[in-house]
Amino acid sequence: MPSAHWEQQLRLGGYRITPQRRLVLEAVERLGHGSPDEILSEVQRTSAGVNLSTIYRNLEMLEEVGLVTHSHLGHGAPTYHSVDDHVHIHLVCGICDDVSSVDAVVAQEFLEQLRLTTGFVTDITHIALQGRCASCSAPDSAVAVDKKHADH
Amino acid sequence: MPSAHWEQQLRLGGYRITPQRRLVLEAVERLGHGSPDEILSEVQRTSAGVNLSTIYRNLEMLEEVGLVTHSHLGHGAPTYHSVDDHVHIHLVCGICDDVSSVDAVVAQEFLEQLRLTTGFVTDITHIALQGRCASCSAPDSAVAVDKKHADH
DNA sequence: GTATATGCAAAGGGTTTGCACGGTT
DNA sequence: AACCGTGCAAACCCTTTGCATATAC
Repeated sequence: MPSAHWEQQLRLGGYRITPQRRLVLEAVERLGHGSPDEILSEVQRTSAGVNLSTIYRNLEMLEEVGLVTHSHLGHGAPTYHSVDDHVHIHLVCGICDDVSSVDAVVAQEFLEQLRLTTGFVTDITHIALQGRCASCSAPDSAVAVDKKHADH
Repeated sequence: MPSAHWEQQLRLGGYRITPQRRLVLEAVERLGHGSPDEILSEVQRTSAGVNLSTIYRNLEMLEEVGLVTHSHLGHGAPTYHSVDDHVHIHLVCGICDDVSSVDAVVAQEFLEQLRLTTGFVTDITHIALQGRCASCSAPDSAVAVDKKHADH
């Protein structure tokens, strides 16, 4: 069930309340993280007729009214999450493709410093760092290779 | 002219020396930052016959042997740069689309802290932060709107 | 009733791949 | 001479768009 006042937020933005919009919002909240495609699948579990383009249009709209955000986790599709989640930054492992989250406060001091020196105001909800997760940076982790395709 | 030992680095990786590879490397170094497409244009200024797929294949290869890196600056195409550039992180303005760079040392302490608490080893060369640049976060900057398309 | 949302299908970027030819070793 | 790299064209994934129909208001 979407956060309490979602309908109001849509109306304030001049948008209508539709079943699809409710479904997209629910899917995002249920998934935690999800690409447009994954969100479609989630939505279709209960409503098979919904179209991918509707997902895209509504994610864009929901982001505009402030109910979801997205960040780019690397090559592929972006990831959407609902705004009432704890604000977090993404850690994307380049070896095993794992994505983990850490509370954004760990970056706060750094970003404040950055703002003072450069004037750049970072959108903390968009941060994704590439690197190697704990298991994959361990001296010789067999896990690393297994989790992904062994080639490459 | 590519960094001194590039030919060696290719050979060590089991790759051959070709004119195209030299051209791609030169283009990346000349451009500083560039998407595959921009790199193609740069290459074609001197060699019109080179194909986009060759650019992709060679960027991937050059990255594998450690001569270039790339980072994702948002929605579109990734950006490549040569590794002997100063290591820097990208600041991408979501309003005016400007991309600026700051020396990566500003993030070092933060990333070290992150490593200690989570075990995640960040690839510092891949960092791109989304946000608002100095001019666009100024109270009411007219610049911001002008630099981009006014719609949206 | 009117304007907005939706579904569908086609088009659009960016990237990858299969294949025959040409170049490097 | 053998194999790798290239150009070309087709295929692919993700996203956007045009249009007629359906729906919220």
